[in-house]
Amino acid sequence: MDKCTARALLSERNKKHTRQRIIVLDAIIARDAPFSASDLNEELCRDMDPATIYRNLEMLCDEGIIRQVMNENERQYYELACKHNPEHPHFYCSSCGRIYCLKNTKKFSVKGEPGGSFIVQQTMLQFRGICPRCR
Amino acid sequence: MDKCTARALLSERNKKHTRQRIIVLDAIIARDAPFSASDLNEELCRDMDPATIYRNLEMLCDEGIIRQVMNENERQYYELACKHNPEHPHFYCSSCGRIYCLKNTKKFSVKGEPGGSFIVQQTMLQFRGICPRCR
DNA sequence: TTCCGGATGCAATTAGTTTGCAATTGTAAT
DNA sequence: ATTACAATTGCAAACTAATTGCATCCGGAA
Repeated sequence: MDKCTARALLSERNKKHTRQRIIVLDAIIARDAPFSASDLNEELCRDMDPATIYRNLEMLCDEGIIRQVMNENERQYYELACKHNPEHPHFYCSSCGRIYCLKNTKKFSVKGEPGGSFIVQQTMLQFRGICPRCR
Repeated sequence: MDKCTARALLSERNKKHTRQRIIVLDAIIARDAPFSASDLNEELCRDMDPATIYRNLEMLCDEGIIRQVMNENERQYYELACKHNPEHPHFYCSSCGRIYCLKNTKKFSVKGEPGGSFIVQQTMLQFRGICPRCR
């Protein structure tokens, strides 16, 4: 149950350990909910240039250290994609904008069920991959 | 199996039948795959101002005439949300960018299965609605 | 035909992101 | 340590898709 560290994640991919990268990754590891580029930008703009944040975010995605989880509010949201955080469904509240990770779906109820916690208005199932024409 | 018409969809919501709206809705009804705002803009920019297209797209979404189906490529994709087009999963090809509607999932196979047509690399299940704190 | 509120076009603006480039920095080889 | 080089960064400029304000226009009810 060892936690992933910024340095370990970078070493595994042979990526340079720059001051900025460690800060970005530490900030991501510390979060417990999906975040957008501008969330991160807001948090870290005193420590580095926006361009550095965006460039590192792209690199982390390309390397599979983070993954894109959903897009709401015209923002792309990301989360850490390490072995301790397998893929799972998400819930976006269209009232407050909070995003919830549904890691244990047994405890979530759906619309209409008595005692249901989340009111589900829209369900989206989608896939990414390679289509027959491109294979 | 009567097809939805632009005029009928607008009348049901007591929305004015302007020349621009009819053009926008006809273009949407004619499409057989999800489209983005810029797809529509590209197609219709000779007929009306971009602002009009974006404003109508927002209205159509608010009225439930179209729905947001996925976001890829930094673009929000929409589709007609009438009674002849119930919600269904989608497939995004990360190679060519095509979006497929999976209306009959029986005929789609998954990764690793012999004869499978689509290679699924990522599966995303997400919900929109109201969370417990906002109820 | 008149009238009114909603819809449109135009032009300007915004905000979030991206790019080019010179300076800096991490890392491996010397 | 020192050197060397490619990767990374900061800065400033540019980009671009989308949005806004406002004056004008138009659909539809009376």
